[in-house]
Amino acid sequence: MTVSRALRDPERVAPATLDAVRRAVARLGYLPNGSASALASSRSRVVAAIVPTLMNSVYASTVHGLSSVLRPAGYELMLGDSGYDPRAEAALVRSFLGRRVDALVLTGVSHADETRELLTRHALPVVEIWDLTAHPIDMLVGFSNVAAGREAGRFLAARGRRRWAFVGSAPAQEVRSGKRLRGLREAAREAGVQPPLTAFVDDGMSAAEGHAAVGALLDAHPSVDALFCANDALATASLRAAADRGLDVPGRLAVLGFGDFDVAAHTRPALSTVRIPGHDIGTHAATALLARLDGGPAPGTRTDLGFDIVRRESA
Amino acid sequence: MTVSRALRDPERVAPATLDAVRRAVARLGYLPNGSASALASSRSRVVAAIVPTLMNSVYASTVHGLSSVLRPAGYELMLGDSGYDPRAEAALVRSFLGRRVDALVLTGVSHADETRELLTRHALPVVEIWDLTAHPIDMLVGFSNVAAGREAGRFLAARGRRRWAFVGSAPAQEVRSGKRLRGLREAAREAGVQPPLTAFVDDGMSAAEGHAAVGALLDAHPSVDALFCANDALATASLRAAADRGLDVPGRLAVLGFGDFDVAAHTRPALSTVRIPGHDIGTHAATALLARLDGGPAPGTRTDLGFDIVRRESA
DNA sequence: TTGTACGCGTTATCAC
DNA sequence: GTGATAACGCGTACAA
Repeated sequence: MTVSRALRDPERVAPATLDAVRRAVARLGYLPNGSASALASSRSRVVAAIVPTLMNSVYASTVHGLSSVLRPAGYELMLGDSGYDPRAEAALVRSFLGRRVDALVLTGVSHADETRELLTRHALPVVEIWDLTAHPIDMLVGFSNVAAGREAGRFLAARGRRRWAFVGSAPAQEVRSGKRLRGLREAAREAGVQPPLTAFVDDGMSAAEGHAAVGALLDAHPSVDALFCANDALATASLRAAADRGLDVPGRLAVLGFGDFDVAAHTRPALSTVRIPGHDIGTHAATALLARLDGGPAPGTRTDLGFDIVRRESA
Repeated sequence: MTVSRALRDPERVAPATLDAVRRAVARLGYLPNGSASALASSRSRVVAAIVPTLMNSVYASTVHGLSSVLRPAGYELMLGDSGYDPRAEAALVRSFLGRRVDALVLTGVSHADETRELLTRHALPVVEIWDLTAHPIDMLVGFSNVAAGREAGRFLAARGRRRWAFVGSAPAQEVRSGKRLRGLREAAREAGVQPPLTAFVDDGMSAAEGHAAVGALLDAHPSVDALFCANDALATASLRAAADRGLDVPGRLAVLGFGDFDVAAHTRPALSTVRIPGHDIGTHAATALLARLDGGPAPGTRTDLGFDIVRRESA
C-alpha cells in the first residue's frame, strides 16, 4: 500500500520511505501492473479512437493531435479503423468497451444502432469528430461538411465556372463526402448552374482510380470547367489527367481539392484546396475528453472548428 | 465459471446452458472485463507498436498491415509515436510494459539503452521493423536501408548522372535515412563520381522545407544533375523547385523519391521512386508475433522484404 | 458438464 | 505517515 502511494502520490509519503521505495523499484525494475490497477480502480487510463482508415494520411494528423495531448496526461491510445463500415465500427466499439477504455473517439456522426445501444448501456465520455450534428452522442468536435461543399461551390461560382463535377466516393459509401456533395449541389442551385456531374470511385483515396475516373469524365463531358475533389490525392490525380489531355489548369479547368495534404502546395499547378484543421480536431477532442475524465463539469461540448479554402494556382 | 467457459469455449458447455448464458448476456449487455481477464490470465491481448511519427502516411500502411492481421486474431493495437527520439521511445516502451501488452513492435533497430534493459527484464515477443541488423532484439521484418541507398545511386549512375545530391534529414536525426545516404555514398565511390551533396531539412517530412532547401541547393550548385530524396513529399517539392527554375526533369535534373506515396504516380513528371513494402512489413510482423504468441516454436524470425525501384518519368 | 476455492496485483477504506 | 483488509472480475485447478 505504501508503495502504491509512493508511486502515485509521492507527497503523501515520508521522504525516507519514498527514497527506499524508489531504490527498490529501480533495483527490481518494478513496473506497476496496469491491468490490476485498472481492475481495482475501474480506470484503465486508455482512450480508444476509431478512424475510417489508417491506410493514408487523412486522419493521421488527427490521431497525432489526440495522442499529443492524451499521452502527457498519462493516457494511452488504442486505435482502430472501421474501413468506413458502421458494422465494423460497432465491432470495434464492443471490443474497446470490453477492454474498459475510459473514453472513446468516434469519427463521424452516423453510427450503427448497435453502437448507440452499446454506448447507452456503458455510459462513458465520447467525442465524435470530423462532422457536425444537432444531436451528438455526447461531445463533438468537427466542422460542417455540407458547408464545406457549399463554400467550395461558391468559390467555383465566384470564379466564373459553370459546369462542375464532383470526384469522390459515392455518398452511400462515405457519408461525410456525400455531405460535401450535397453542399456543392446547393451551391449549384444557388448559382444557377447545372447540377454537378459526378465521377465516383470505389476507393475514395486511390489516386489511380481517380486518375481513370476523371479521365473518363473529361472525355465524356468536354464542357466541364471545374472539378471538386473529395481529397487532395484525387485532386493531384486530376491534375495529371488534365495534363495528359493538354487541358490547361486553371485556364481551361479549375481543380479544387480537399484536405490540404502536405504536397498540395507543391504540385504543378499548386492545388487550391479546402483545409481542414485535422490536428486541432485531435487536440480539442482530447482536451474535452480530459476535462470530462478529470471529473469536470461535464459540458456537452459541441465545437465547430470550421475550414478554410486555400487559394493557390489550380482554381 | 460456466459463463466464462461458455463465452471463451462454447464447445465445452451443454447446448442448453450455452443458450441460457447467451440469452442472459444479450439481456444484460454483459461484456467481459478485459482488465480482469488480463490480470487472471496474464495475457492482455494487446499489442503495442511504436512508429516514429503519426503525422504523415509513411508508416500508416504498416500500421494498417499490423492491425489487419492482429484484430481478426483478437488482439487490439496500442499505438505510440516516438518523434524519432530514442528517449521518447524508451518512455513509450516503459508505459506499454506497465500495461502488460503481450508483444511489442518497434520501428528501427537502434534504441536507447533503457529500452534494451526494459526488454531484457520483461521478456516478451518483440519485432523490429523497417530496417535490418545482424543482432535484432528478437524478431525482425524489414529491408536494408543501406542497400536501398546504394541501389538508388546505381540507378542514377546507370542513367549517366554524375553530380548527385541527397535531400532529407541529417543522419543524426534519422538513422534509417542516414543509412540510405551511406548507401548512396558507397554507390558514388563505386561509380567514380563525386560524393553526393546534401540538403538537410529539420523536419524530414516537410514539403515546404524541402522546397526551400532544394531551391537553395540548385541555386548554389547548378551542376547538380540528380536528386535522391528521402521521401516522396520531399521529391514532389523538389519537382516544383526545379519547375520554378525552368529546369527540365528528367532532362536536366533527375529526381528519385522514396516511399512510393500514393501521389507519386500522378505528379508531373511522374515520380520515379523506391518502393518499400510498408503494408507487408506490417502483416509479416503481426504474423510472426501471432505465431510466437500462440506458443509456437519461437523462431527468431529475420525477414528481409526488400524494396523496388519504380521507374516512372522523373528519373 | 458444472461448480467451488483461490489467486492474479492493484486500490479504497479505515485503523493505527 | 503507515499498514491491514477487503474488494475489483476474471481464469486455473480441481472436485463433484
